[in-house]
Amino acid sequence: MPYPAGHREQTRERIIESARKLFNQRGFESVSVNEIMSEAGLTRGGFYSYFASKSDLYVEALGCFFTDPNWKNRWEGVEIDPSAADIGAQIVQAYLSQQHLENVENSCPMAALPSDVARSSPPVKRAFEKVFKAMVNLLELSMRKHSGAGDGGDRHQTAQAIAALCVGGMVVARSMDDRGLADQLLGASRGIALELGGWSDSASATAE
Amino acid sequence: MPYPAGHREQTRERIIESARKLFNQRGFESVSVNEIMSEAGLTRGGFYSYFASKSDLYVEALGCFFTDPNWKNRWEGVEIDPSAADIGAQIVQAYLSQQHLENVENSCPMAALPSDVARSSPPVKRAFEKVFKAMVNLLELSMRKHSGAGDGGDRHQTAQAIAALCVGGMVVARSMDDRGLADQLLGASRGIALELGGWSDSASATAE
DNA sequence: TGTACATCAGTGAACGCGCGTTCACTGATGTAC
DNA sequence: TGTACATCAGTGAACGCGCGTTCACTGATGTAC
Repeated sequence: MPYPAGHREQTRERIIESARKLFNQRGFESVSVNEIMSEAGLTRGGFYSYFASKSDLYVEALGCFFTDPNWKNRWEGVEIDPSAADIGAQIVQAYLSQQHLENVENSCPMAALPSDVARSSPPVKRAFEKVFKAMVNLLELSMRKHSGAGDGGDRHQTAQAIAALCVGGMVVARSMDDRGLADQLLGASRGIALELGGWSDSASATAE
Repeated sequence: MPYPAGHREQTRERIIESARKLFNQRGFESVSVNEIMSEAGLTRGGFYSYFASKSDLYVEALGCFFTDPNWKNRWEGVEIDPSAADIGAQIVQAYLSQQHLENVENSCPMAALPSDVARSSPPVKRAFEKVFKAMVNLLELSMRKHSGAGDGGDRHQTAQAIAALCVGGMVVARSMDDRGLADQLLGASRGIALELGGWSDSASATAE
């Protein structure tokens, strides 16, 4: 073994990490294999010993807070405790925060890449779906512990709508030129999302 | 005047129309000037006598139902009457319909291109913003006529959240591989959006 | 401990290709007489 | 009405460029003795 054990795995992770950041910022098409490898401290040629194609890498770069345990510390200035009872409220506030609006590099891919994913292959869509399901799941779990939420089998549907509102609010806010309007939209979406989840009381205390 | 009056304007419109469809389906980067011109029945070279650059065309291709009067008939199978009292409910149902999910070509650009727009220049973002504002405005007007909606100055914010939920629900649904899950999400978003606008009663009657 | 070696992670030149854009041109048109 | 002409909408070859991908290679590494 000419190289230390785990060396290859580490390099592979470095390439994925580099791709994730670049894709989040500029999308799939605009980022070249050359850039991804440079950002990872490598040269273009080595890429194809790690991935069969640029598209194959895309699937791997779609990890997020909701599916990847290493993500906990990546939303800077945002503390999320997965075991807390009001995890739902915390997610909504972090997702629709100004930090998340600005921090595109470490953004949730659902907010940074949805239209790219909608045009991609089934494996890419499946990766996206997995992240969305995980988000809905966390929200729903948190709703069970609150009384304000829907009281029947529609709780799951409400959790889906809250997640869609989070993604939609951030995606639209990022597509605006007027920052004031973007912030206003984030606030409005946050308020309604917290209301829908039954987290409105705790919300006013922790609101930024 | 070697050509009939209005000839040039018509050709220009044809190019924009062709670009709109292609951008909606494959995004800004993946569509070439050559394709846009071919779709419009022209050849590549003529493009630059109509637009200064490919980017300049992008701004013009972002029209939608909410800003362009010619859009009324473009959501096939969907009848929207802008003067009806429940226009808000109609918009929500049309926006989050299966027709809109499938009809990417004639989609609202907010649902088809948001991540592309988020990476674009200020003029493009301003065009997006204009469409969003127009949607929010229509929703808010309709809310005024209903009692279920918020009763204070938060009506505007609720309208913003409803619009964000519409865009988010559609964007996420289109990024999924499982069509059943996508439809479920559309239904959930539609239900919550109608509830938020105070249109729930009329909704059950017109639901698909 | 020191040297020779096999391994294989990473290099970088090269490939064909399609892109956005330019520009000298062609040829269909309405107008003048 | 019929012909010559000026206009300009549209053509298509050509430009430099960067892309995804391939491949013969280099050279740093841990191992064997």
